[in-house]
Amino acid sequence: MIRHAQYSNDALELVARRFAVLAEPMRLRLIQALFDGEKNVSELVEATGGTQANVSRHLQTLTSAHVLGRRKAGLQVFYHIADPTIPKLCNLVCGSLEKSLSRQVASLS
Amino acid sequence: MIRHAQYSNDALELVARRFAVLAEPMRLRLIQALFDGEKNVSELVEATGGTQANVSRHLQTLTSAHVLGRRKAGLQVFYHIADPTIPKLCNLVCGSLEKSLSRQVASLS
DNA sequence: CAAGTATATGATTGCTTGCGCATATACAAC
DNA sequence: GTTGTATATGCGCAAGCAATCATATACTTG
Repeated sequence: MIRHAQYSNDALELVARRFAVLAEPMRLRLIQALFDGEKNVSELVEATGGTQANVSRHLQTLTSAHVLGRRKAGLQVFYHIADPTIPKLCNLVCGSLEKSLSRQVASLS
Repeated sequence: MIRHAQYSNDALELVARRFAVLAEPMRLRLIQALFDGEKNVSELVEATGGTQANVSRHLQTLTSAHVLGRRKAGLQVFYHIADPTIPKLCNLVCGSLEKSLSRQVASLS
């Protein structure tokens, strides 16, 4: 598209909140741990090295933002990545950062 | 790729900071105002409706994150989008939000 | 029912950050 | 030099949020 869409303040607020959800290392660790399939909370606690309470809180944040989905099975709750754009977003940012960093390294010589 | 890359804590910290830069409505307004080409600070103040001081601060944040670039011309400073992945990121998020919202609307009936 | 396990949540604390005001810097014109 | 304009920045305040501790809820087993 040539002409870019203009978003309202409310829309930009939503976009900002979306980015804010992804702006915490612990939440990115959780997302990363779920790249290869669903895990329950205990597995995520072990994979990320966080406390159970903290992991649970971040999972709630991610779930209410529709980034993750929940599945209860008895005592356990399994989480999975519900939004397919999440991996794409992470890859875009990682690629951009790698480029930026390699430029900085190259500029040292 | 089948196997996903595992990022270190430091790398995830960088990714998180990247997302955090995009997690403010005013900064998104500035980025949006620059979609169709560079503008100086005064033009950005008018386009976003913010104060000069606040706009200047956010421009500094965006510039030091290498999201925007600066060009001085006499008294004025012109800013432009320096990272080509930024529009892609915004489009991805906006598309995802539109889908999510339309599902919520549909679930009301 | 009681006991045990998995997960969620209330309350508190400390840190970060966006905003507004005033002022400082940088540059141009005269 | 002085004055005026464009942009940046130091400071203080208030709001938001992540981390921790303790406790609560939900479910299973016996």
